[in-house]
Amino acid sequence: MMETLRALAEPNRFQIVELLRKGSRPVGDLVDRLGLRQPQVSKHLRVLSDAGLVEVRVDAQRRIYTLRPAPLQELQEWVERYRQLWEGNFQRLDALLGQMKTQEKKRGRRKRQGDHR
Amino acid sequence: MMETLRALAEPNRFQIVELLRKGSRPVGDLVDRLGLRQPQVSKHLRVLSDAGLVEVRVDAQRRIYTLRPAPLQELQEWVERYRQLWEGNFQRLDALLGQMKTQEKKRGRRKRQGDHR
DNA sequence: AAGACATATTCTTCAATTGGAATATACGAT
DNA sequence: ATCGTATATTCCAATTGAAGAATATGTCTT
Repeated sequence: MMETLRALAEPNRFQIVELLRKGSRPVGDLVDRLGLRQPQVSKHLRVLSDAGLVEVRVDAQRRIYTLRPAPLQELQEWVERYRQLWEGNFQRLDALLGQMKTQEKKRGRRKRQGDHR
Repeated sequence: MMETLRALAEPNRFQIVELLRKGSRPVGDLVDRLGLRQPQVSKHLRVLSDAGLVEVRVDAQRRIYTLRPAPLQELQEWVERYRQLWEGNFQRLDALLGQMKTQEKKRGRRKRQGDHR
């Protein structure tokens, strides 16, 4: 999940993913459409590949890149858990009350964290 | 969208968002739960705030941070467009065919991109 | 008014990331 | 075998991002 987000958080990689949404493409095609140089595209594809977002199929000298569903589905499921936020009924008070209660322990915890470095 | 992704792509910020999902929290509470130092938490909150992911409510010396639905909803809608990927029927050939056709123009484009820097 | 408390900001490293240039690798065509 | 094409990799420079430490700001309590 974190790796998926980090991969997508770069504009050019995001664009690559967007392009691949419509279908697989060889590197050269992406180079043309992105206006980037070939090595950088390859590097971005490497990152996407490491994150499991794309997979390669070899076709002679061409490498055809394809989106892999899994990470995006995972992202989908993650953000789905936030649905309650915009689906109206959402109370935000519980945490505040909990916070009041934990006030006393704070000093102690903070100390422990001090030796932490 | 890009800003949302960049904000979420940092583990601590991601954690902050996760914590806020259950309800609003003051900074000190986040500090305790994350095991980070207060300034870093404030800085992360700043980034999240700039990305529109959280909003602040002032309560005396406390600042209560709350998740804002909008960016997450946007993310939800974005990833939703990729649903076709894991919903089976997905053809990946069209792009390849398109690619064949554009082959001829490639040299020209590549040249133009050369002066690009 | 003074001190404690909660939070934000600034400044300084330090590590990670990105683009650029050059080069390497591998395949296809001649 | 040689050359052209497609892609990956390496090395370097510049940038960016995050943590740490110190400090500033504002509010509450007494």
